[in-house]
Amino acid sequence: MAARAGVSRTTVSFVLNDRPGTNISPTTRERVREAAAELGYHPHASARGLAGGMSHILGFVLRQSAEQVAGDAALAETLRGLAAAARTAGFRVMVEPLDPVQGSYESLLRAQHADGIVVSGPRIDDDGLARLARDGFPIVLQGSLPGINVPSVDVDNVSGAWRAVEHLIGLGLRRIACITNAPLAYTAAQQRLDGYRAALDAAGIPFDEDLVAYAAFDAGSGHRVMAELLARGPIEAVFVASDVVAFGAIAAIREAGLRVPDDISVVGFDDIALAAFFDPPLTTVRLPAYDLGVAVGTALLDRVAGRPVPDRMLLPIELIVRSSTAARKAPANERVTATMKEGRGPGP
Amino acid sequence: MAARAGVSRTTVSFVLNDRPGTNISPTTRERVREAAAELGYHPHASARGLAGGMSHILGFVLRQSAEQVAGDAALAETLRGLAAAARTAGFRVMVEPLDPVQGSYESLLRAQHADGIVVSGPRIDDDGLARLARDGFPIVLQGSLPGINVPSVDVDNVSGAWRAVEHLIGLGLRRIACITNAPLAYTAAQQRLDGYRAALDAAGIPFDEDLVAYAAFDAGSGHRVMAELLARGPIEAVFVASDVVAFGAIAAIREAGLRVPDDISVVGFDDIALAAFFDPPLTTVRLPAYDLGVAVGTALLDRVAGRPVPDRMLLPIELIVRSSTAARKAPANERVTATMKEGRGPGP
DNA sequence: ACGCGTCACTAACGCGAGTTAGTGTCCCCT
DNA sequence: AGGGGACACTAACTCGCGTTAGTGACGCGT
Repeated sequence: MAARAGVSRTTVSFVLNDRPGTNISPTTRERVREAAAELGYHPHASARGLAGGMSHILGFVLRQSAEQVAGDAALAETLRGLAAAARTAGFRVMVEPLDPVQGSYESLLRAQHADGIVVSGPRIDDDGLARLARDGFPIVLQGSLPGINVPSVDVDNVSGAWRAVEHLIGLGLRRIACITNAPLAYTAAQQRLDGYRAALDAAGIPFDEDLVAYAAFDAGSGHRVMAELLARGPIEAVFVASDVVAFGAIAAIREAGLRVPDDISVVGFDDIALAAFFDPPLTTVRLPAYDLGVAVGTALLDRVAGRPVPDRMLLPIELIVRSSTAARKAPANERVTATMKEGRGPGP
Repeated sequence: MAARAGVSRTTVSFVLNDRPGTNISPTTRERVREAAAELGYHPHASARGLAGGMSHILGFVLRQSAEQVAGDAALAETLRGLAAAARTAGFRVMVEPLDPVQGSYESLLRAQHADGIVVSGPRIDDDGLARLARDGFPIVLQGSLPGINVPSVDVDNVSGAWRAVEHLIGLGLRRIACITNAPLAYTAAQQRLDGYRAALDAAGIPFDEDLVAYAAFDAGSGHRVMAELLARGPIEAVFVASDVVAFGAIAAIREAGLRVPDDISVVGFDDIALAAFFDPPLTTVRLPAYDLGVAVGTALLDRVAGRPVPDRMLLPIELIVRSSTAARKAPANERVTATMKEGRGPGP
């Protein structure tokens, strides 16, 4: 203990923690700082936690399946953002993947291992979560989960999808299909479908159930489902609620002897790193993964500190126009009036 | 405290920690267990850490740049593996991304926040690491870093690359180019290049400097560099030390009016989720990311517990043969004798 | 019947900080 | 000069658990 630097314990604690309301002479303050640096003093984390009643740790609970974690490129970015936000407040991040469904993460909070947790990809059938929320633990959801009284932060899936489809409509396209990124039990999938539908409504285009198909996270499902859509009838464009799924869909389009975007325009969702290098470069909706992490982290820190936190926060989403979408090939007797030109995507 | 369950503190500690050498009657043992469950007793993590001198936390330090983290799909998987290994020993994982180079992670260990750390993507110019290692803290490297006395776990990049190139040679191909996944300052890039060279040597094919090009993590660099290679002269195959880079390379090949694998065979590295859905499905080397996490976690736990740990552990790597490689189109007067047929990749 | 030993458990200390209450010193005001 | 108060600091308690030393009860052997 750095007490041997001339002063004693309490003073050290006051100085190093910048305790407000206490007056310590600048001389002593300096002396303590110097001694701490010289001795390489690092307050023992567990001792701090025990005495202060705070672990200074934020938990990051991954509620999605192993396959989803593997396929979700955004997760690492979100984690980075969360850690960055945590660090500004002197917190660190502990990760808790729920490999088998069994592993309860309740102890994370109940043992006060973490002062609060971010739950990523929350599921409705999570009674542990409900219990923790009821007991007043600081929790923030990353994603959406209706019917639970916990603040949540999410990207604006609805308006993201809306803008994507609006873009297609602006290009003069009318028969626009939709491929979801996952079963509708996943709220993000439902929301993106809602956005698709809202955009159609706004443009006065009737919703056609036959133009909707349901994929499941991976490119394989996108491939299969796109083939089905093509078999049902001709379409001019497709909004695919996931770049990875879109990758499979594009393959199916190509195999059907059609070309993107000449015959069918495609808009994706997520803007994964490879999207700019697809053939053709994919027009997509950028999901601000890092910012999402920062936002959810900031919200949780506020919650932990007892500051008010909005019930729901939606992060804006950006449409990145590349080359997988193009104006409708107008028959000679009609002219495309839409001259909409949005965004600017970094090309390869 | 569950002492009000009939017995007293020490007994509870003994029972819940399964302390060996102590004899507690099954009756009492049962009673304690029951009371703990009923009261929802969770030992306070910080208190345990303070009293026991162990935080039961493993640190996962990300030493790579933000761009690398974003582009590295394997990271999340490795983290999952690490967390799984940690859990079996009652440990949790704390993540420490080094966003700006500044942030020192030394305090993670020095403040005994973590009992040991895994350093992913270690850099040579890391004097903090050297200091920690010198001071005897439990550290395991995930990756390779010559010239430092710390145990390390890595995938077998050399033999992975070797097998990939061997596969190409077995198909009768001779003019085989190589595109690295990164500058050679990255040990993995150097190792994969070494494997490429070793395979050529073993087959008696002379190494040609002109057939090697250096990419930098992303598909864009792969595209650019492949175009350069094609401009230098005709090639029959290319080993690209990263699937993402290979994605760009394939685009360049296509733009040059050539076809994969008819004109040029391509082998990648990593087996990212999308590899099976490339056009054509990519033959590649699978990097066992999850297993890597488990291995590195197990090694660190051994190190923390004082058990002996091998200086270096290499995880075997598997070649996944899909459709981006094909036997050489033999002129009529010669026959391909190689009938090698390895692996079986899950196709779309 | 006494002593020794195991069994089953408890009392009390210590981990390393934060924190409250308290102590001494110096200065300023009247 | 004496008293009040800010100033600068310290002694001692606390957090919740692990752990060592110690206590009483009971059984067995001679």
